[in-house]
Amino acid sequence: MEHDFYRILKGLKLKVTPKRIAIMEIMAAEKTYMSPDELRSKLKQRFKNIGLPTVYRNLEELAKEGVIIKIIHPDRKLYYFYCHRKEHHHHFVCVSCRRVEDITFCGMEEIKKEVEDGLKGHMVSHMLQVYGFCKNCLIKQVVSQ
Amino acid sequence: MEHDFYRILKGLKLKVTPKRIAIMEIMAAEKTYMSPDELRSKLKQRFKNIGLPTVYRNLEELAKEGVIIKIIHPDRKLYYFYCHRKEHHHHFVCVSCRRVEDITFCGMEEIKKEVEDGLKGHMVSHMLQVYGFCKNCLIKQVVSQ
DNA sequence: GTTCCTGCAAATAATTTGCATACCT
DNA sequence: AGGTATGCAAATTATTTGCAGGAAC
Repeated sequence: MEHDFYRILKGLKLKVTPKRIAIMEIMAAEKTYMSPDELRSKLKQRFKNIGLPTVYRNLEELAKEGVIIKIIHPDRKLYYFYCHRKEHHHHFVCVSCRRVEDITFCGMEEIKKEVEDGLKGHMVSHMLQVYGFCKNCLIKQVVSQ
Repeated sequence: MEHDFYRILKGLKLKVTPKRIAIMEIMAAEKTYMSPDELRSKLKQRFKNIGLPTVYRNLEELAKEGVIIKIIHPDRKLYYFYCHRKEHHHHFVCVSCRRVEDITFCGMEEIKKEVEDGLKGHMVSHMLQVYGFCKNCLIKQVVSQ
């Protein structure tokens, strides 16, 4: 497992430091997206002095390389999520616990057609995020009533 | 036209001030989304002293009432856009000139099915934005080559 | 040895807030 | 009159940057 992260970093020509490995470990184990500050809290359990800039810089680096993704959140703060699935897909985000799950369907062919045939433009990319309550939070809601 | 804005503000129980009318006029005439600061620049042509907080407060108020929409942009700054179409739809945003055009197709029924049947969750909302080059910017690209 | 990484302190910049005054109704 | 809107100055806060020392290669 750790060996994987080692190889990923090598492949990206990034130096293999204990903090980078830890960041990838924590991110990969997490099912919810995280803010840099939350990640730092978790890292502090292993490294007493870890600076917030280090966390920001590493997350950004990993996101640039496509190892993790940057979440666009309505509160306009930075959040990141380690994405195991490599094929094109989208995310369902639980508005209660922030758990992220994959959505495989993507109706973008139709939309691309609308843009290129209808608007005579050229579609380059798209961003889709779906919000709601995950299975667990639905159960909790029912139980607490 | 100005009468429309007057009635909209009345309907929202907001006071009708010259600046509010001007903000709505400028927003409605604009085909591209705008930052509070850009809007202020335009407003300065009519009002020599107009504070940025006023612009922020008014845009937020109008967005809360659904008169304009807040754009979620990857740069995490605030942008707003006056939306003429009231039915559910999405936006195609030109990455070159920021012109916004409507997209009517929305494959969300399928995604809702995937969330509710597959993930056993409950879908509440979704956010879709499509990026690319609009017709005009495509032409400019060809011409300038 | 050289280059990249990290921590600290300080800078940045968009957005928000407090408050006194001015304006709508 | 009474409440809301506005301008100004100041506060807030997430994020970024500079730089000196430390770690990886």
